[in-house]
Amino acid sequence: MADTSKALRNTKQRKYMLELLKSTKQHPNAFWLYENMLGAFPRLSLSTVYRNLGILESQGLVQRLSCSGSFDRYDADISVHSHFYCKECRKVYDVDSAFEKMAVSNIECGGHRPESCQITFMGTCMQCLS
Amino acid sequence: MADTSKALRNTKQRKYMLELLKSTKQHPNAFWLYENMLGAFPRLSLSTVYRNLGILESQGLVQRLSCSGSFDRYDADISVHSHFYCKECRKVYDVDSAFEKMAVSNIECGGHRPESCQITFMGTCMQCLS
DNA sequence: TTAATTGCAAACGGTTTGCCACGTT
DNA sequence: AACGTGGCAAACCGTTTGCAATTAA
Repeated sequence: MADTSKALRNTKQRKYMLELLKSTKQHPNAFWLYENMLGAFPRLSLSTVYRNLGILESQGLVQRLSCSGSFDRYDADISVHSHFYCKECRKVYDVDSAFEKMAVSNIECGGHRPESCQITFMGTCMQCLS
Repeated sequence: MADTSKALRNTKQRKYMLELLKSTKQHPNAFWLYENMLGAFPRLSLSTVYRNLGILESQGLVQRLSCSGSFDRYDADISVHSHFYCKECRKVYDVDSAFEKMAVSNIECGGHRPESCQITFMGTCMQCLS
């Protein structure tokens, strides 16, 4: 998707986006980013957000989480960790269990060569339980 | 999505779909199912496929796999197992590692209540390696 | 200067929905 | 007969793309 032969420029928009992503513990989607950048960039367009998300992802600065059925979410925390998806409120939480380390270091993958691993728990979150 | 108060009927189309899903080791998307049912149901429409996938999913007979960026895939193997997603050929493979059993039985999930768990490895598959 | 990037608008593609006829129970 | 379901077409919505103007290097 991103052409690595290009000399990337450090755009205000892209810089701002990455900071925004790093500053939140949420796992925003493209539209959330768009809305939260409008203050700083009143003429911002959604396509810019999408294009920059693609660039950041291909640079490995951002992780794309595909949440079943709906829109993708993005996470600037690129450390190895799992996610918990609440089917009630649709929020995504970080989960730090012991499995993902084992899973990622696992090379017993039926002969395939894994590069990364996403562990997603699904259920009801703490907040929705009460 | 599916109304559980309804008395579901056993339609030819739905029965056939489930058999088709069970008969393949692939992880088909809606369109694959559509194409492979056209022989038996020449007037079949895509929306029927989608509606029945929703019903089967809510009955727990089928698992929905969300593959980043593109379309969803479905799996009639509802046993606990992981998936390997090849970024080259975009195929999805079943992987039977030891982790998922541990992961699903894990209740140390930051206070949330997990009901299921999807482990997805991403990388290059055996076939594309050679 | 020049090539990457932006904003805009239109296209795209997978999925959902409204409607009415059909077929299972 | 009653009502869940199918087919059809249009709507939906998140995402991508073409293009001319802008801007970082």
